[in-house]
Amino acid sequence: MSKEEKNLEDVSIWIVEDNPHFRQTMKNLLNQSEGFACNFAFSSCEDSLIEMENTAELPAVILLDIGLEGMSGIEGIIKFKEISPSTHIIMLTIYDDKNSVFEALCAGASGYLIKGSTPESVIEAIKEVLSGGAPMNMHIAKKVIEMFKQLNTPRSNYGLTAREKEILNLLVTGMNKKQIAEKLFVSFHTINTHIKNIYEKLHVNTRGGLVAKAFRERLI
Amino acid sequence: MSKEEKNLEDVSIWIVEDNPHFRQTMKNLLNQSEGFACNFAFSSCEDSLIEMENTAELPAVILLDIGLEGMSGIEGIIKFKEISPSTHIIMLTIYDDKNSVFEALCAGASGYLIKGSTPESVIEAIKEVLSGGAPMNMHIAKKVIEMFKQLNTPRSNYGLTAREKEILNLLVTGMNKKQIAEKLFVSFHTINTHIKNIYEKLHVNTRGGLVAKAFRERLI
DNA sequence: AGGAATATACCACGAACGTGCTATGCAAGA
DNA sequence: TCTTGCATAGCACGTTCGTGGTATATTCCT
Repeated sequence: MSKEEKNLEDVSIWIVEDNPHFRQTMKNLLNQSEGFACNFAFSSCEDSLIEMENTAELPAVILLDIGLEGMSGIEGIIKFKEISPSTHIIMLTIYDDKNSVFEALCAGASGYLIKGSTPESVIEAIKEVLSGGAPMNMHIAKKVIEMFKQLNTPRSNYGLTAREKEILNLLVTGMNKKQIAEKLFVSFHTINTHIKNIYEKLHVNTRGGLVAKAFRERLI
Repeated sequence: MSKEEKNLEDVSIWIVEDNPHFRQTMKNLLNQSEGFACNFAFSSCEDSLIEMENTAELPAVILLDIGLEGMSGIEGIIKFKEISPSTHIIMLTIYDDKNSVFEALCAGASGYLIKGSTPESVIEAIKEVLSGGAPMNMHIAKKVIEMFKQLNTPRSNYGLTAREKEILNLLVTGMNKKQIAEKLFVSFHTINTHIKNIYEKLHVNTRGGLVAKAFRERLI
């Protein structure tokens, strides 16, 4: 098969990228690679979503710029996934931005490529997602892990005692003071006092504020 | 420098692994690699923690089996990090276990190696963590990403309307009904009705239960 | 034109909450 | 020995909550 003779078995790849030069370069690269076909290259999420809603040929992979005008890449991921959940999305970015990585992955991106990657590594990344992997360089992997840790470790405990933590954990189950008192075999007044002290230590004065703070700062 | 002449500038690496054969193989591999020194190889976390508490020469890297008898690798990570926060920990496992990966990374592991990796890839992984990266093969990276998604996408929103979501978001800041009414320029009674409806949709009947559910199921 | 969904608004009342106090017993540490 | 911290317990009182109703206006869909 010559490089110019694309067929239906080729893996369909779309590009969404606002830089015309980079977009064209990518498109050429893909179309010159055996087994891949890029028939659509858009400059915005909006355009590509319109096409997506009106075509029967959904792409297997979308290379998606993260820093687009209008609808951002992050928002785009969610929309694309709504229409075609099985499409793999690989984010493209010039910035090595922690928060963007995090949000993109949470939103459903399969992986991540820094712009300026070699043509070979772009092709390799696409093959990776198609085989169930996730293209990430080791430094991005490191950041992902850091975010994991951040997600699970701040636990500043505000000097709560063991008993107070225990009661806090019962509060977040939705129990009221009387129920907690019965569960712990102590007086209602005791629980009242403990909760009073917890409120003071966490500087809150409503049940909602307390529970929210407990979750946000991972006290539970 | 010959392979047998280790010096103080070598990167100190410990091994914690209960399989004697694998432990010795690893130790030999490291000591034969230029720039690395493995002076300690333990069969349990307990043993290595005792050594760690009594030595001035903390390891730069620990290769830690995840499936140990006694204290598990996951628990071990936490203990090691308490004593020596700057030590990098690379988990070793025969199983490609999603939950273990998750827990290990949350606990502070820098990376992950499947047992049976080639000697070269072990050395490379160590170099990666030392240079600030995170060794993960692409399939594990994929799983990490899946967990990210899982963390952020349950979104069964219980049929909450936009207005109800807005009020829910104010509730989790700790505001009470009156304050929310003032903030949204509507009557107290209106907010009362909305909250009543939210309670019904989420099947809760206390403020604490509501806020907890909102956090747990990421409605906010 | 009719119906469903949504946002708005009001009332009433018992239950629960938040907060100000005081006070005792016990264990650990200075 | 004396202090400090913690868990326990109680009381009072005004505030807020949760829940049972009813009702109107608007918007959207068929």
